Amino acid sequence: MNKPEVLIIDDEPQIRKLLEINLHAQGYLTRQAGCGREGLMLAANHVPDVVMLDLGLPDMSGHEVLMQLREWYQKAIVVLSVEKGEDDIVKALDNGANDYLSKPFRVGELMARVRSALRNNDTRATQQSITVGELEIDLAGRVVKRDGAILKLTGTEYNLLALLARNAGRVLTHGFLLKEIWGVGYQTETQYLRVFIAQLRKKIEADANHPRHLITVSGVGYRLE
Amino acid sequence: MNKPEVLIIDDEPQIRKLLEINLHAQGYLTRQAGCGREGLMLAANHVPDVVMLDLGLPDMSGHEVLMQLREWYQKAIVVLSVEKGEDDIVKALDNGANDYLSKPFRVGELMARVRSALRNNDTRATQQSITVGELEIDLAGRVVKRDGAILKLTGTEYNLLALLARNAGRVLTHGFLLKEIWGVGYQTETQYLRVFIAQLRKKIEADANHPRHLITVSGVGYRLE
DNA sequence: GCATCTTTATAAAATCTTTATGTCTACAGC
DNA sequence: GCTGTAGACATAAAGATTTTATAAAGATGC
Repeated sequence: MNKPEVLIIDDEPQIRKLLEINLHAQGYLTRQAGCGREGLMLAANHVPDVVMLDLGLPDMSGHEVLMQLREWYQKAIVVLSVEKGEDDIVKALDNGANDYLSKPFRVGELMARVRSALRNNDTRATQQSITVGELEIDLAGRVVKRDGAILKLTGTEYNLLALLARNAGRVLTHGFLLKEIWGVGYQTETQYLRVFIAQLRKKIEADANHPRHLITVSGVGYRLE
Repeated sequence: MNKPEVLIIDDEPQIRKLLEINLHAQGYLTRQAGCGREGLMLAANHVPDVVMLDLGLPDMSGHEVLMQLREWYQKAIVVLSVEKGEDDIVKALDNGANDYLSKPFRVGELMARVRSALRNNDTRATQQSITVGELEIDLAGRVVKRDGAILKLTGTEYNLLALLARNAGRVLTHGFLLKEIWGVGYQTETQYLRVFIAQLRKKIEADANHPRHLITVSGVGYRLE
């Protein structure tokens, strides 16, 4: 395996330096960002193996950075932050952080947690964009193009399409789709799905009456080809 | 999707009870063990989705339990322990724990860490598939291909084929097939089977009149070769 | 007010169940 | 050998039921 690449997003230069030294000692490569916007840009351009994210950034909320990153980034995110109470931890973890470590932290523990996060990383490569036939879904930019032209999708339509696209070729059950898009407790609202699938087909299929990409698997769910 | 199953290995009954109550509130199922040996046995028999492991066990070292578990267990292990210093944390994480939380812990944070651990389990999607002749059955994706082309199967057809494929080479009796697909109480409805076997043959066999894969064992059941 | 989401209504399609009929094999009796 | 019969199996197709597609009305939120 090549050297793992770590992106550090933290506004304190001395913390970045401390992390850099220790990560280099472990044989990792690092990139650094001092604010959220820069961090998101670097992540999109270089797709690191782990992101170490401080929640207290100058330009935008760390939770916001976390959520935007998780739209498309599937590898590990370790949040590293001055603790602002249990709610802050719970929020970060529920927004998709793989781990949360309070500042000040012990370097040895942090490095062990990074090793653990790397070990658990998904083997399948993180994709920034997915191409399905004439469709191109830019997960980082949250934009869908069909034959190069940008499609106008609502939030829910995009979420549904992106979820299906990330699992292209496999059937996703009604219950799973409903849970992921609308949340637990909506798993029986199959009609929601039907409505949005029909709307999506009108936008992405050449002939909505004979869908070639968004396939119904009756009694089970839907599949994107 | 079914309820996630959590195995709690801890020698303190009040901790087990506390965890049990909170995990049940989240909709999880729990099993409990008071010592390492019992925990390893339960894990092997039931393969939980997450293991919560205390390192201070009466019969054997928690690190020993962790290592033995990791020899075959691939899902999440959350270590929960009275902290004995940084080395203890590093050792647990490097031995394969996905997370380490010091006692006393905050319940909300712990639950968030369990949710995070479960979430990571899902993405590590096991790409399990079975190949039978020119047929390829993708169990995770619920898709069947014949010579690369996706077959259109109804829910029941797929269930029946997948069941036969998981037991390829073995004869499955009428009663067993009926019980597994339609449920107890349908074990005498042999005609259902005949209808669906005929439909499957039309789809998966080159010559449905001379089946080479889906074999009738007269008076007993069917077998997939 | 506009875009979006939720809910309702209804038609269409797909699937499952049941019935009917035909085929094959084994075997007994002539 | 030939024929008849019974039991298990295969297949098509009709009927019943469930599931899906779609439009459109109502509700919600910015």
